[in-house]
Amino acid sequence: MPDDLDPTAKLPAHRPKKRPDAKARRRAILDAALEVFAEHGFTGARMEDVARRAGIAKGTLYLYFKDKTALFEGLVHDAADPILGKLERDFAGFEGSTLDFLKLLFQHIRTEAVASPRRHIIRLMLAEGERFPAIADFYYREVVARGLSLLRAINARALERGEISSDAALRYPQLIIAPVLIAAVWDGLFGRHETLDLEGMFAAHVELVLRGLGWREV
Amino acid sequence: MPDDLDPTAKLPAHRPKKRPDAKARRRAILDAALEVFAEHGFTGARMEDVARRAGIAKGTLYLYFKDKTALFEGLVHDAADPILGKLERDFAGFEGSTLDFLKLLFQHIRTEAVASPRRHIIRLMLAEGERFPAIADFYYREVVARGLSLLRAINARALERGEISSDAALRYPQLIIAPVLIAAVWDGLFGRHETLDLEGMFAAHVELVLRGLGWREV
Amino acid sequence: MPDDLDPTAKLPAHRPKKRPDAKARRRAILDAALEVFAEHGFTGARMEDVARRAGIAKGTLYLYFKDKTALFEGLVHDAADPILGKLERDFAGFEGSTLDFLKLLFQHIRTEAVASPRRHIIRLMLAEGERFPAIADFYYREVVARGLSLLRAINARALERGEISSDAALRYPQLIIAPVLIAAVWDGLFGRHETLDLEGMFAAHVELVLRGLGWREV
Amino acid sequence: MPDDLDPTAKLPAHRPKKRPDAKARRRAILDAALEVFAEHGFTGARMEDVARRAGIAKGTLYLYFKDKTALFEGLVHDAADPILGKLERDFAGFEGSTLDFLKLLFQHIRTEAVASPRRHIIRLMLAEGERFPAIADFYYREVVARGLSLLRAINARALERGEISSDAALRYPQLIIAPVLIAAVWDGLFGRHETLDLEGMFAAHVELVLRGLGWREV
DNA sequence: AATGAATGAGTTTTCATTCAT
DNA sequence: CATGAATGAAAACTCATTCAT
Repeated sequence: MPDDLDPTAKLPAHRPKKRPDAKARRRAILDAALEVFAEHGFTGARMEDVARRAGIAKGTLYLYFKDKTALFEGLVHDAADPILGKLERDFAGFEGSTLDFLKLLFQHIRTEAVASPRRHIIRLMLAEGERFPAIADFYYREVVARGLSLLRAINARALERGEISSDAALRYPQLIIAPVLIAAVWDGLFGRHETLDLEGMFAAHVELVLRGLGWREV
Repeated sequence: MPDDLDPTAKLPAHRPKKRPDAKARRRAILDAALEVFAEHGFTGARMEDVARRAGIAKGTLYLYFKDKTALFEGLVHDAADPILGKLERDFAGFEGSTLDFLKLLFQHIRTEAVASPRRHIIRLMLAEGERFPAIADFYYREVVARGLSLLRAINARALERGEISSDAALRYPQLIIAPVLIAAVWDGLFGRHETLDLEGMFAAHVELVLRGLGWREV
Repeated sequence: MPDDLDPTAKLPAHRPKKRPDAKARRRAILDAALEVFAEHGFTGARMEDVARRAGIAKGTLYLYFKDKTALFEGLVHDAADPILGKLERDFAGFEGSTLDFLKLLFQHIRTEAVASPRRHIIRLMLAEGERFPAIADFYYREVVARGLSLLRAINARALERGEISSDAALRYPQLIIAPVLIAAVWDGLFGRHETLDLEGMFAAHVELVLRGLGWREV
Repeated sequence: MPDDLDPTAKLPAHRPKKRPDAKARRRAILDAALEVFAEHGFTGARMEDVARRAGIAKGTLYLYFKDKTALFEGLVHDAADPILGKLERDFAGFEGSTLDFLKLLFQHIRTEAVASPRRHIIRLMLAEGERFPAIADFYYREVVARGLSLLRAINARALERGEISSDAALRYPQLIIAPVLIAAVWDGLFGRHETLDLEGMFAAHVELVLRGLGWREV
């Protein structure tokens, strides 16, 4: 075939060469942005750094996100979705005890959120959310409200089943989730001084909470 | 602004006049800085705004703090001390039950930290701590480590006295303090959508925790 | 957009299909460019806007004009020709009085230049001419010099015929054309505050000028 | 005097040394801005160039004018005032003939506006005014309306005195001023090709206009 | 020929910090 | 000590132009 002999000739049709594909590029930008925002906070992050880390030119960034704020929003949007969906589905079809489900819940949270780069999203929300009402609203709707609903549902079913006797977690589901915030920020802030065994802490938490709610094997 | 003009102040007949009082001015600067940093974060805060709010000229700021970072450090330093000192002293001389002390503890935290402008210090640590290791270190030493020690001491004494049977809070005192994080950020982030009754939540938390730890009236 | 799809067009049975017609496309670009340059000036005009208004892609622009400057030059070139050609021909064959010709002249200028989108060309020359010597030169050659020649010719013939007695307009034909400048910019600048009746002004001008030149019916 | 012997001592009170004085600095900025805007138009002008030419730092510019637009406005504001004041006062107290006053008028305009750097203000208004309604409004109020009023007053008095018989200039005072626009832009645009004797043109204009208005020595 | 995604130089504007008064 | 005008480095964002498809 003559094509093969001419180095300037177009590559065979299916070459995977150049053409990073908008979807993949968007991902690359968001991954880069997460790193940079996590390292420097919103105001401290430099768009040029995001671009460089995504392997693109500064101007290209603005083809995908209209400005720095939109980039931050995109970050939260894209990260929020997958976290809860699985848990909600799991809970709906779960046959075992509430103890077992809580163990599953915290294991999932630990591996998928708290011990992944996603933990920075949580930190960014805590840190900067107050200055980005639109993002806080979105986060409330997509993550917080759904998360609290799930926790309430867990608690309600446990009460129904007679597994527990207290409705404290129905009234304040925030108490169940609180250690997750600690887990998300501890290492970055104080890991140098004292490590925190997330697995151990969550296990102790589940026990403490269930016993505190009046746990009784059914 | 010059407090020596206050006619109600008790001053020796005629003092040298004018004495802006370095101590008071430092306070004014730190108060202003807390507001501004809380509103805009470290990078977003403008020194000029801090100066204006403190009622002084921009240049004067630099007579009290060598630069922006030093100002931030001063902020955390000054806010950290008073919160824990009282609690430590209270605990040392406390005669009542652990239940009563925990109630006291969370009430103090609520009024002095979580529902005061100081709550922003917590948020600032979350936001900027990773970028200011020196401040994070200081905060760990002066607040976190001391706080966790106190919580461990509480738990140890309760075990000793036979009030509780679990050492979970000795191993993970973070579990006791976790809801404070939620409390510090909730209103600013999600208050628009759902209010959170801090007093109620902390009460439920104390009950939940103690019962979870095997509480038994002694 | 593809004019060969127009069913009313008279075309030989089946032509090769698709033929966006470079000539028409060039026109579309120039029309779009006039709008955009008029609105934002040379530096302020965005090539993308020109492309969008011309209904083509940004890159296509560069197939027709090598760069922004060439586009501006093309604009002035194409707009300059038709204005004067007709007047020169009219004058050559004009049988009536100088009064009548001047009336004709200003009517033509009014409808074809001053009250048409072309008036922006004049404004653009004023605005950018000093920065684009090549365009100013072209404009001088194709419009200004020809225009002044025509005015001098008019004046010379009127003197010859004994219609007027002064050679002022021979020496300073700019005086004849000056109100056109005012007419071209007035509405855009001050139309909000005071309208200017162009027809009336030009009529008054012709009268004033002729009388000033010593007009006498022949 | 001891001061004289210590080189570090403050200089004698009246030293003209350092301290450019806000008023003078504002002037320097506006002078620089006029040059730069004249050379490059509004959009094409670079703030850095203005600063450099004014002999100050880029940031200092923004202490005097909040942004580029404000700088342009300042330019027009400051240049507009002095042009007309003198003429209005001169006219009020003028005893001679209208012919003499018009000669005076155009001489003043020529030396003070058209043959001075201020001519660029006129060009900038013609060129960019349409994009700066606020400035165009100001210019209309402070220059155009006042100028047209003056021209009308001149014409009215001449009619009253029986010096002229036409009210054309009362209805269209723009006709009187039109050559000034040509004069303001000619040299920059076409000076290379053809010089324009402003003094001669204005003299011819005054004659032409007065004769055109029915001039008759009184 | 036509497209439009990508580039990166270039521009405005901000703000921590200094320093002459 | 106090001031605030001046500085200039730094950052967000734009847009003419190119070039792979």
